[in-house]
Amino acid sequence: MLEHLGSFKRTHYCGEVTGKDIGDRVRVAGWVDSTRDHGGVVFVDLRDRSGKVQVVFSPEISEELVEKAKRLRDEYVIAVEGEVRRRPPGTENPKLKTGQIEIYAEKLQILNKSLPLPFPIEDDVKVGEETRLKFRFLDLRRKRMAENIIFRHRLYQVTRRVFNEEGFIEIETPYLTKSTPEGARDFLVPSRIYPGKFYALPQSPQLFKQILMVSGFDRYYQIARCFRDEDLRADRQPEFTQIDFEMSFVSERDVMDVAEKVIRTLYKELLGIEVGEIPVMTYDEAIKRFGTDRPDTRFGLELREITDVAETCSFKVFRTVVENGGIVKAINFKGGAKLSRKEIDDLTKFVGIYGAKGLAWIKVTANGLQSPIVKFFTEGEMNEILKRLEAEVGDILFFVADKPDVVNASLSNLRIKLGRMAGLIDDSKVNLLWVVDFPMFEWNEEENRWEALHHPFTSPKEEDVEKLLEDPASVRARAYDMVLNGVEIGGGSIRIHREDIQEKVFKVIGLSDEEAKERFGFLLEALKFGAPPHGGMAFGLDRLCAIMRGEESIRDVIAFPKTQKGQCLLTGAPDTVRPEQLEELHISVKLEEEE
RNA sequence: GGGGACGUAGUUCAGUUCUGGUUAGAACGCCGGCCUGUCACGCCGGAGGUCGCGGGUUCGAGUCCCGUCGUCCCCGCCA
Repeated sequence: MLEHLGSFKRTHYCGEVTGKDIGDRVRVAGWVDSTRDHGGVVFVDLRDRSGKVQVVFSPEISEELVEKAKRLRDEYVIAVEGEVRRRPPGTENPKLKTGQIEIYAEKLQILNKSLPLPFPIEDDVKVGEETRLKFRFLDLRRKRMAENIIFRHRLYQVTRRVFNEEGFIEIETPYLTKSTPEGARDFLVPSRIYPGKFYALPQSPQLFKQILMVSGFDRYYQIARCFRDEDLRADRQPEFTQIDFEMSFVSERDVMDVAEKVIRTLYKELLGIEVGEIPVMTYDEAIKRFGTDRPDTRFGLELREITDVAETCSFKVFRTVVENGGIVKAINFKGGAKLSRKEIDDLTKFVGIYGAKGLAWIKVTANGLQSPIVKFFTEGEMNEILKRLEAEVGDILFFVADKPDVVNASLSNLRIKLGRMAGLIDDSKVNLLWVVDFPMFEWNEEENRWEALHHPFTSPKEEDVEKLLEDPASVRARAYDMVLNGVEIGGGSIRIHREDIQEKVFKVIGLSDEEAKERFGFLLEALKFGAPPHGGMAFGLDRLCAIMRGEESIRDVIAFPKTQKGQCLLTGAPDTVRPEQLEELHISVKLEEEE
């Protein structure tokens, strides 16, 4: 029943047969998108990556051919030769790009069959993700998904062109490399040749690109795969792609200018959107106003601090928090006074996710303030709070008192939730923002030591170098993040190019000379041989692509993504291997005892 | 490691709690038949179920209880 392709040569993609081809003989090939058998005449929508075209099998051409067409089923693979005709008046289909014409089939080759589909190949996804991932090859036939993948391809090409125009050199760096401390958990690859030793897959090309600067390439870029063995999220996969670049003899602004050019060109060429001036905000301001280092600036509802008022008030919960070094911040949800008790309870539960032990509130109504806590404040204190939050009748004020991290995490997320509830977030907006002047270090409670906020190769601000050892908390980094609609899409820094400063930073984060040498010796060595001042950045390509395509999850812009538990449902990875393979790798597997 | 939602036909779902009870339904898809202008074609007929899995309670479990597995969202984690 199946036929060979033989001498068939395609003349057109399905979606590209147009009115200009009327009267011409064309040959198309693809998948049967749907069939409509009218007994006499049979219509087949034929689909390939370019779109669909209607093929007509008419008894006027050949009864035999019509009989053959009746055997077609969805997703059969066929090749068709026929004449392009204008559709009879009244039968045009405005929904199809090719809806003005149709192909009168004269030859039909059935190249392959298809089993009935586990789910329909339709734009509207009404299928569970598990099924989609298992049959990813079918999922990728869906228009939306195919367009995502093709969009991603164009994103690569525009990116490469911009970097090429700017004099960057594309260089590949190793995937099999050395495990380094700090940062995420590594994926390890056992060495066959060196028993007991392991390669690590790179978390990013960071060290190599710095070394390339020492080598004098001056401007490097790469669209690189990165690997981190951490738990997954909608925007996090164990392997993901970075647009990675690095430059010598530059300041922050030089790197940021290149980054802006990439983003501007991508938005303009792929979406026809002109990106305006990109504002710059300090880390401190972002935390103060939004409670996060990646604020969504498409809407207001900014946070206000009232720690000073809370300190003097008679509300014990607030005062105790402040006395123990905590803070109190608040948010004014404009027009929220109509929230029900249950809605407020739900919001209280919501901030609980981020560690908040409660959510105090004050409703501002025409009949005065309505709140369980208002009695603990003097009139003066209350007036100050109302003034600071610009409260008006109809508003509701929410307060969280806790450690700064908890307050900021709770209220920044509450802000997003309220913004969504009230429809304040305009999804058509493209709000880009630079966040700069990050702290160099943050205190790790568990390990009781300082940690690099960015990474340990980030240069401290020149004026802060003196304070490195005595006051790490106050040292600011020459780092910058690019934020798009509340999502961190990229970040980078000016690096340390001097060995003496690098050693100090290692000292602050408690990395001994021996360990630093053992783990990063190759970089430290390179820094001794004329390392130029340099800096760079990396964009998260998957996130950027997802946002530009309006997708909620980066899985939808990755051809073969993994599930939240890190499985590939298509291939079944990860899986066991043959004992001989383990033997060769000098590995014995020790499974934990079942309880 | 933790919290939450979901899991019933190929697919999407109803039924599931309050209130356990005869043969588990619908739509789409699939199979067969009819149909010469459809494009969500139409009409007639048909097949299709380990109710995720395991255990328990009960005369009786899709429904109640315990455990477990899977998918998704989130916290932790992710420089």
